[in-house]
Amino acid sequence: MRPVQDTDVFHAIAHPARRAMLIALKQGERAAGDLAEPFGMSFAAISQHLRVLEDAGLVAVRRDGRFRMYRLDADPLREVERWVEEFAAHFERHLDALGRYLDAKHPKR
Amino acid sequence: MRPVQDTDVFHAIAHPARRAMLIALKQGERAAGDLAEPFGMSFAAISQHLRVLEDAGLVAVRRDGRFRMYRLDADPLREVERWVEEFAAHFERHLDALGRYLDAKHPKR
DNA sequence: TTGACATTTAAGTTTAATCTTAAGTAATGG
DNA sequence: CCATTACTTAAGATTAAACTTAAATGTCAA
Repeated sequence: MRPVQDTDVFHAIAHPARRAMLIALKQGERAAGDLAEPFGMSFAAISQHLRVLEDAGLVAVRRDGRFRMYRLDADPLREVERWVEEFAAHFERHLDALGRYLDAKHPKR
Repeated sequence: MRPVQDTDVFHAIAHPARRAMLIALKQGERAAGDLAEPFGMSFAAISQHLRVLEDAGLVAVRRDGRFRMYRLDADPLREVERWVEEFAAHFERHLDALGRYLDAKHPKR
């Protein structure tokens, strides 16, 4: 059975193994087997994670002989980027003197 | 029982209700009850979501009389921001002529 | 064509997340 | 002190995620 039927990018990146796979794919296309290597996990499990990433639109596959080559499509991460940036104004401005001044003047209620 | 014992910000933002709560908190402190309102969910469930956010360091509580006031701490989102920005170079440059040129010259491997 | 390889899919188990109801706690107002 | 408000915590049910092993699929190479 398919472990998930999700298309949500936030869910897709919630699992560390899936994040690691995306990072690996920044280097370029990789065969499923290569992506599996660093994980102490069955092949099938990896395949299922790849499916979650595919459903979220974060990777695409093509067949190359007996390999399946996965390629990154980072675009759906823009949704995450956009969402996080909505909070940028609320990040602490650790090394920013103006920020400290404003924080002191207008303290955290 | 605590529904989660997680401290992972990626997991914390994976649930749409939790994301909605964070967005609501951008406006400023809110009592737990106010945060619960827009969801067709039991009070207890909301409380549990708030706990996940708290464990991830995304919110802090203080008691104000019989209310519990939750306040946003966006800082842990910087980890997400940082992570996503690692992929910025891979975003499609839809409206960017240079980008299209480079994509054509140096096609998606 | 047969067998090995590189996977995916199916089936089922285990673990974890999410929810509910009910009981517990802490502060306020009468 | 007692009831009410505003929650949290506990307990347990339900659903979903994440694994595993085994079988199926498609390709290559002899």
